[in-house]
Parts: sequence; C-alpha cells; structure tokens
Amino acid sequence: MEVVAAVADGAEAVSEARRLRPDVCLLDIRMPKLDGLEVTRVLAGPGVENPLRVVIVTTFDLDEYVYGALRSGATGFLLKDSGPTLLIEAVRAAAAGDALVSPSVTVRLLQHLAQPKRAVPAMNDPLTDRELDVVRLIARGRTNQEVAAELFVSLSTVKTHLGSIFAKLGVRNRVEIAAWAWESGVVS
Amino acid sequence: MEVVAAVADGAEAVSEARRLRPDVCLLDIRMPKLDGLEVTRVLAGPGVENPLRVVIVTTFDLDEYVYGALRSGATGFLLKDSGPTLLIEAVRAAAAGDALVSPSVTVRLLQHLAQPKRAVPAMNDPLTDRELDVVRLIARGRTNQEVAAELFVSLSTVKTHLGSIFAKLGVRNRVEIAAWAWESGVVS
DNA sequence: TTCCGCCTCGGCCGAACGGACGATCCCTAG
DNA sequence: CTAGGGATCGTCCGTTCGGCCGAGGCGGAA
Repeated sequence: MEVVAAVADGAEAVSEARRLRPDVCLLDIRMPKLDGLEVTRVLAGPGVENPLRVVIVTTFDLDEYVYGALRSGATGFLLKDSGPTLLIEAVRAAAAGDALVSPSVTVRLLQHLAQPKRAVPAMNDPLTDRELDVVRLIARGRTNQEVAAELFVSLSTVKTHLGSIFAKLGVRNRVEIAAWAWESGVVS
Repeated sequence: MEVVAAVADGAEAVSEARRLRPDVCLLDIRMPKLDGLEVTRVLAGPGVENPLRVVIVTTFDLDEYVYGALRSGATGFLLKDSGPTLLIEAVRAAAAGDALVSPSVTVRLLQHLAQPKRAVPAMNDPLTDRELDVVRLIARGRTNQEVAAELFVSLSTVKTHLGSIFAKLGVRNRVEIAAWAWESGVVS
C-alpha cells in the first residue's frame, strides 16, 4: 500500500487523481472548492468511463451524506472513529472492487432495507404457502385463469384461495393484494 | 472476548443462546434441524422482546440469503473468506449494536440502493398528468367508480384514460398498471 | 384558421371478477 | 377415532372490467 498523493481541496483531488490514477481514493466530504460528493461523481459517478474506487472518510454520518455518497459512486463510507483496522480493510476492499461501510452506518442502511416488512398493519392470520403462490402471481398481473394454469389447478381453486386472501388481508380486490405484496416485500 | 458455547445444530443454538444469553451469536446458514435464518428469526427477529445480536457467517453469498438474513434481524453478514480481522470487527460492531457486512456483499447491497431508479423498460410515450392521477389511484386499489368520484369526472372518462394507459405502457390489466407504478416509483 | 393533442363524456357487449354456497380428499393433533 | 385445517373442485349470480365505437370542448402550434 503506497500513498501517491495528498491534496488540500476537491479541485486538486480531481486533477491529481486523473494524473496518477490511484487504485483507491480516500475523500473527505467537507472540502474547499469542490464537495467530496461532487469529486466522487466526477471520478466514479455513473457514466464515467474508467471509474476510480472512492472511499469516503468523514466525521459526518448524516443520512443525506451516506445516500448521496453511495449514489455518487462511492465504494466505501467510513467514519473517522472507525479505527485503523477498518480503514485498511476498506482500502483493500475498494481495491478489490468491493465496498466496506462503517458498522454504525451499516446498521441504519440495514434498517432501511429490512423495514419495508412491518410497515404493513400487521398480520394476525398469516397466509399459507399456497396462498402466497397466488399472491405472487396476482401481483404480477396474471388473471385468475393464468394463475390456475401456472399452478396446475382449476379456476375454482384459485378463486377459493383469493377469497381466503381477501379475508385475511382485509382487502377488497386484486389490486390491493398487489399493493400489499409490493409493500410487504413478497414481490420485488 | 469469550466463547461461551459452541453447538452443532440450529435447535441447540436456540436453547443455548436462550440459556446463556451471549452478547453476540455467530451463526452459519446451513445447519441441521434448524436453518440459520430461522434461528435468527427466533433470537433476533421482529417481535422478539430481548433480541440477541446475530452475525451470520457463511460461505453462501446468494442474494436470497443476504436479504433473508437481514430481514430476519441479523446485525451482520460475513463470508468465510473475510479473514479474521473482519470477523473480530464484526463481533465488536455487533456487540455495540452496529452491523458489519462483508465487502463483497456490501457492494451488491449498495448497487441495489443506488439504482432504485430506471429499472423500467423505458417509456417511448410518456403518460400525461391526468393519466398519472389515474395510475396512482388504480395502484392503490381503487375501482373505476371510485377513481371517477375522487377525480370529479365520469366513469367513462376514467375508462378512456385507462385505455390510453394500457396502450402506452403495453399492459393488459389494471394490476400490471399497479406493478408498473410500484416499480417505477410513481407510488411508494 | 386549421390542425392536433388532451380531457371530457356516452353506449354497447363479452369476458373477467368476486361472493356465497356446498363438496371431497388428505394430513395432523388431540 | 374424531375434529380441524388446508387444498382441491363445482355452480350460480350480480358486478366490474376492458374493448370498441363515436362525440364535443379547449388550448397551443403550424
């Protein structure tokens, strides 16, 4: 691991990075002249031909910064309290094309990923496996006839399952079933 | 850091974890009797009163496992090729209530986070504002009659708009409209 | 002014949907 | 053995959906 450059502001970061083309760039967010996120967009953003690996290292862990950085093309996000071990691991990961994010940031990321589950009113009466099969197909826009064909059952059976699903979910038509499926993550 | 127990299968994991209540549990996914994900759900899943911190350690990095684990309540996901450094950091993070995910898994997670945008096939012919109004209501499960009432137009008008939407999106029924609306972010 | 796109309505009709019954089979728990 | 739940099928019936016509008003662009 070799440090090939150290710069003082965002503009310098861009020019030096383009000249030296390092394997990994460590960037702060708060920098003079050019924001760290803008630098990231220029060096690694969507549409860049030879994107560099960028790891954001900052003390600000605001959600807006995190999502902004990751959308800008960053392959890592470290808080400065992470300690040297994680910093080294993050550089190694970035060089390998992977991404390492600070644990305290990751936990919030995961909450965003994991919670589209229980946004739904609850489910006193869970759906059976077969009913979930029907839900998944309905949510994709299949008609009852098509569902019957794909599940190798009769139209009557599909309608029976649909009746149970209506009662359990407390909905009135198939579109509400689809909406529930998308909200609860049954389909994606 | 002290190892208080090591067990051979999922059922044993649950009973020992409940008896000893360790700060952190390391779990494999492939285990006899009880799946690692099921164990996670029992020990740390949604609705558990005193959830334990669970870190999944596995060689299988299939996406279904990752999302399943995180939805089940895991606060970490490590691949067995991560090396001892990351394992230790993951345990520390879990004990602190944070979460550490393997870099090679994180990079895929970030890709899913960074692009919830243009997954839709395209749109040669964009919907008009009025048609979008209809789409939004349809996607929430309203009937044509209800849409007409909420938009202060007649049933015929709603059906006309629906016809245009069908043609523009290339779909065949209202549920596919709803699915498109969810995928494209028109509704959330 | 003459188009053209958008929004607004109406009628007709076949297909699909959803509700309300009842019925059989199988498996598991008590 | 019996009871219950899940999955499977069927019929009847009223409502809704979606397609296919046509028509008028209204605003901007040619």
